[in-house]
Amino acid sequence: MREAGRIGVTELAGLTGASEMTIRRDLEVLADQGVLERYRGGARSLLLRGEEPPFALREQEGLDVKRRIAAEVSGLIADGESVVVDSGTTCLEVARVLEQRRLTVMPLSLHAVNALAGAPQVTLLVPGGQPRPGELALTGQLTTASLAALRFDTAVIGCCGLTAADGLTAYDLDDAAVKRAAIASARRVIAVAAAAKLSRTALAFVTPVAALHAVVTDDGAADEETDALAAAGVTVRKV
Amino acid sequence: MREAGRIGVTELAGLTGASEMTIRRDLEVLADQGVLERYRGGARSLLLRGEEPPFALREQEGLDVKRRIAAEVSGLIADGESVVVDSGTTCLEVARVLEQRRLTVMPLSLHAVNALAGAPQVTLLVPGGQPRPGELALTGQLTTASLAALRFDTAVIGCCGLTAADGLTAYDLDDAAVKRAAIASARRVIAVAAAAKLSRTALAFVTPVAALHAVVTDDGAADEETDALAAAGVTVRKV
DNA sequence: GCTTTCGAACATGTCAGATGTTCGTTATGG
DNA sequence: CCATAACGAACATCTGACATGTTCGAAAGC
Repeated sequence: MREAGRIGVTELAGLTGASEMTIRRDLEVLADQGVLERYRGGARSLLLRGEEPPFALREQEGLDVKRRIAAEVSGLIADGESVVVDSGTTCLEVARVLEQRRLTVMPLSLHAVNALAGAPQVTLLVPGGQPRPGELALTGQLTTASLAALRFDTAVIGCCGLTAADGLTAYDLDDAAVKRAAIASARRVIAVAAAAKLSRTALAFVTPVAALHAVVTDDGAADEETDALAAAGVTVRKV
Repeated sequence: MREAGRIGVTELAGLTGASEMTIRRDLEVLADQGVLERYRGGARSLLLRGEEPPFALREQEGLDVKRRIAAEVSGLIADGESVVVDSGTTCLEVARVLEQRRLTVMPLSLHAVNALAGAPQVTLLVPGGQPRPGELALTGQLTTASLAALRFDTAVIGCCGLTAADGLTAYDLDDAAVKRAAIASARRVIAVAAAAKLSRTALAFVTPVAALHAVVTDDGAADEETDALAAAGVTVRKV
């Protein structure tokens, strides 16, 4: 459906090998999530350009790349550090890796909070805030106030776009404010960004590239993008 | 084991009808939770007097009573109100009932946060803080600061002990501080307490009974206890 | 050294969730 | 207005995860 924009139930059943009833049931779930719209005989995508697909979909996508990035980030962090971990699916993988470490961690989404809630070695700090539906990213005055009250060794920040020219950008204005607060409260800032993010710019400006200390991306990143980042004084790691 | 303090594996197998292997496995889980200590041939309880059993056990106990109390509390709250809901198993049931309501809710434990995270009609406010292991009650400066920044219509407060003479008391000092902050931020305070709590006094003093507006308990509560509360000016409901 | 307990490994049972099938109902195009 | 295809409720079936039982070699305690 992502390729064609719309697709029929019978067609989907043929492609997947599942029965039409199962296709209908799955489409109903996705329609409830707001991903697509049903019409008689098929469904059409509701994802506009510039809009994020829902969390449940993004979480599965490129999981191996995210895990590699997360492992690299973990290697940049020393035992005993205090770390603030941003919202988003890549940062969720970072949180999952940090579960095994002896650290003080403040995650900025409830997904990551739950991932770390049982970790015996982690001192978990929960920020206040209003969780955005689906994403469960914590936002608002309570979140920025929680961040302003603390100082971290390292901030791990996700993004929707990252270029040398436009800096680090996000889709959501509230998220952007939280990211800024997290960056302001940390001595060192590590940005994580799958290769696709490096050629994009999203709506909300967060910070210029100069404020970042390191960027971890994957080996699919174009050299021209990473060279431009390096020229701005950022350490770039491709994994 | 609660009666005898210690018990043998063979004895437990005979009492329950389960195999010894199952008994061993279950005892291992409880030992990991810190409830008991294994020795060759049996196990002895590690629950000291005055100490709380772990969350997973308390959650199952008297579930029907807690649900009745929770339903009654929900009836005392009007649509559109802002409510702060305390930690603890009884308050978790309150949160589960409020999931269906149109309200602004700040839960004081991560269990309740998760219960409300998917509720479409609820405006969810997460307080900052450090979750206590198991309980996942949020505590500390961040929690009291989050509460101090807001004013609620109603606070639903749980307790470990509640008597007219000693007031509302809790086992944990940090919890007590959070409860006080919640009470200070609410116009109206509803205490929930299963009958057994009404004859008890725990370590940490929270507030005198006079600061409460209503107490919801169950029909197992002794009249002398509830009469004493009513004499202090509190509305008492037995369900 | 003997008996009892332990726990790893495998076999079995059980339950919830996903999937498939059937069939009466409903929407849409001609 | 009807014929046809799509729909979705109800039921049957499948499947995988988890709890339980069994066996047997190893370890602990007397």
